[in-house]
Amino acid sequence: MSTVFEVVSEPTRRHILDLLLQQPCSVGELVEQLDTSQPGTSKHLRVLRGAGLVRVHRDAQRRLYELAPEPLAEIDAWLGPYRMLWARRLDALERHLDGAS
Amino acid sequence: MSTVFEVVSEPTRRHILDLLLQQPCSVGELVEQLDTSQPGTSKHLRVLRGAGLVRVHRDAQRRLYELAPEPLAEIDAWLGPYRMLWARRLDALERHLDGAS
DNA sequence: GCAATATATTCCTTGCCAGTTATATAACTG
DNA sequence: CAGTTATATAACTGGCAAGGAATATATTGC
Repeated sequence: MSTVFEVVSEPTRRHILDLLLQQPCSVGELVEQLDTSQPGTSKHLRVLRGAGLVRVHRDAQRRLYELAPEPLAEIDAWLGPYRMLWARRLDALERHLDGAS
Repeated sequence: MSTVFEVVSEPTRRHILDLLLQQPCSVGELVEQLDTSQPGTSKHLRVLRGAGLVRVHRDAQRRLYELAPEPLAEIDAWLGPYRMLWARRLDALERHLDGAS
């Protein structure tokens, strides 16, 4: 679970990130939308924090989690070479134009 | 292990895909470069095939595996909204130009 | 059909991860 | 300070996935 790939392979964790995409949230707000228990949510948040994907700060008793998307760049970088390939396949036209570029 | 996210979260499987990025390979050729056993490699290939990430065809006793990158588009699509965010953070200049775009 | 090569599959074991329950910690309210 | 709310942590459990060893399947060439 040390790599960002493993961290985001978990559906609930992706869901958490998707929610934080809208706005920072407290743990309670996340639990409401996630149908996971509060401890379960806290543990996922811990993993996300360990990967640098979220950042926390206190707000009274609550803790507000906000998105820190930078580590996702590693996935994006890995995808790079493949992205060209599937684009080439999906766009049949490009094959015809291949010599003209 | 049903989602493409889970499938590519495994480092050896990503390595296999990276190798197939260069050219189609037989199982034996992959085993040489992977420091994994032959059965282990075959099992990873099975998972990759299940996810539609590789395609096989026979060549005598060998089986040639080739890349089928299309399912990776799902990951790319999920990354979409985040990509904008980290680009915005990494490029401080854009903040200044934000009003001018 | 037989030996050899290449690959897949099965069985077994081990370790890890997610979920649950219960409890601890911390901060605010009165 | 006592009670309440919010979150984290610990201990336990179940399941699943990866790895290894042995074996099965399939194809080739003789």
